[in-house]
Amino acid sequence: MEAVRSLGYEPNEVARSLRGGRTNLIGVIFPQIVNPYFSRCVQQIELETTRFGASVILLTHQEDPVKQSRQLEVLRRSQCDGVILTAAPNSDPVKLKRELGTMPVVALDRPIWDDGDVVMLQHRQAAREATLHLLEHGIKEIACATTDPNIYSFQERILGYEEVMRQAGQKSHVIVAGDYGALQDAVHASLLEPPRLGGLIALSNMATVSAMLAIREIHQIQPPKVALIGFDDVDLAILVEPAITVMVQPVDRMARETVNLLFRLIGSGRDLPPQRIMPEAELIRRNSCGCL
Amino acid sequence: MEAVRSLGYEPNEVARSLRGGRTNLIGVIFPQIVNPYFSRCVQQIELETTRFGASVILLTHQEDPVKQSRQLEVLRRSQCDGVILTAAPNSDPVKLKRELGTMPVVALDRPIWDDGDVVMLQHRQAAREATLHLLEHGIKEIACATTDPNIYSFQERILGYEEVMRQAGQKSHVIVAGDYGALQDAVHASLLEPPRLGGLIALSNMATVSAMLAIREIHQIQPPKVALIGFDDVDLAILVEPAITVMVQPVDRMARETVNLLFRLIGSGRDLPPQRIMPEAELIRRNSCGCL
DNA sequence: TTGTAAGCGTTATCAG
DNA sequence: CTGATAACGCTTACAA
Repeated sequence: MEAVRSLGYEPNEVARSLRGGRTNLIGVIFPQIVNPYFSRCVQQIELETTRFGASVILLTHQEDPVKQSRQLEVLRRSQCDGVILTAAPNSDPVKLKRELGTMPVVALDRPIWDDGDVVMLQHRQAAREATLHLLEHGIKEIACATTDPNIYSFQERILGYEEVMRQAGQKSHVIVAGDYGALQDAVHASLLEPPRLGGLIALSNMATVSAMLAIREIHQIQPPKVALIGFDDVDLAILVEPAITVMVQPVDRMARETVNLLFRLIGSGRDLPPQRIMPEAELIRRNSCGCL
Repeated sequence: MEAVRSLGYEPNEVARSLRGGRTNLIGVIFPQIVNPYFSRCVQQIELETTRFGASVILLTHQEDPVKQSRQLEVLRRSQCDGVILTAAPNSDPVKLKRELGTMPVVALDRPIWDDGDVVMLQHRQAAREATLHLLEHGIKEIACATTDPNIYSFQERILGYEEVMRQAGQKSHVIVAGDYGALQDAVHASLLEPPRLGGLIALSNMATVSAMLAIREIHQIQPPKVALIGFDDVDLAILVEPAITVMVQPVDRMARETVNLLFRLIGSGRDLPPQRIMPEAELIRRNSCGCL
């Protein structure tokens, strides 16, 4: 130990990994990280991973399954100990399973295959709750807005919304558009068409911003307010006027649980029964729904 | 090659790294990533790194130099090919140089030592420009607000602000508070004390939010408006009323240049003359400064 | 207790 | 041009 100190020796983790068959690296594949929902996930994953003496290799697939495939190959070849994956839409579960090889995986926010380990919100229930809340405000004509309807979480939320609307004997109206700006325009258009919408549920933080902007534009033409409930709290929710009512996910807790679950799999030879950790969203009542 | 395909052989990167002395891993150490400025940086770094066939190990030190030291140790032992570092405040340059060992490094947003490679905004000039802009609006009593004054970029911005104020024969007033909420309170208090402030420069995106909130509170008591210029554009800047005038950095370009510079160092045995890439900020004129 | 040897999967080198 | 061999730095197992 004295020699270690005096010579400044440091173990070579690469050689250790080759010999020991363990790299202490986990791969984290996300759609992107600029979205505050994802960056918070990544932040918590990084903090929690450190507690296991491991490091994070961060990759983003930009919702592209082809890129995702290449990235899984990188992780396989790097002998990653495990993977946290928020899969791209239209991923083939069978192909994914093959591409993961022997690496244990935990899905986050979106499931990968039916009986896999996953940590995600009760998306459908969250949308149900949001829709119900607007109905309870006496609003009947409610639309929901989302960017990419190929994404599991949004699909589920749409289903939850439609379900409640059906039960209430109301017609559903799903507004879909590829990106940020297009969604704003689409919402704008819907607000001008009959039936005159009284409420809007934005199914993601991106959609919430678009919806906010569209409502604001319209508001200068048609004074009667449109109630809004957003998804995924963002800083701006309390900054805008009116403050936005949102369904929030316990993001930090979910991210940490994901890491813990993954390391349990890594430790225990992966013969554990699959876990599905599905917390509920919380409705944060602010002004935009008409509560305050 | 036929055997490769039929047996499903895949090269083991760990063995390759051990043999070849190159891991195709770069370490990225940031203060955090929840801040949209940093998450955008990380996103671009990830995308650009892929183009060099390498991957990113992401670490965050939370502005703690002790954590940063541990993380550099991790990177050294992992035989990382290079490091991108936004150093924690109060980092000892000599110690840092030692801790980097043989790994080439490029500093981002904050320099590490005097003659090192660095990509960062012309912080001081940006603050000068913001201050000058408010003065040109005829505003004389201008304060600036920041969270952590130990951080290089904020220090520089304060200096730029003070410089212009001095030249204009005005007294400087720097509002400092540890965090988000405390800063909001501090700004709030300053707005109520004499001299009656006419303008405020928030030196970061966090500070911008705090300042916005404080101004809004005050505005209900003291109608005369306070002009605001923020730093680092955020989505919310256009969403709030009034839309916030900001100094924006060419974040994406800076992040990409950082990666390119690093791989030039990695490729060329590190005998290149140190580069300092220092772009200027751009003033985006919106409502909050009184322009529109 | 201390020391030696084998092997992890590559790649570069050197003989055949 | 093909094929065997050594070395990268570590850990583990076994021998002295």
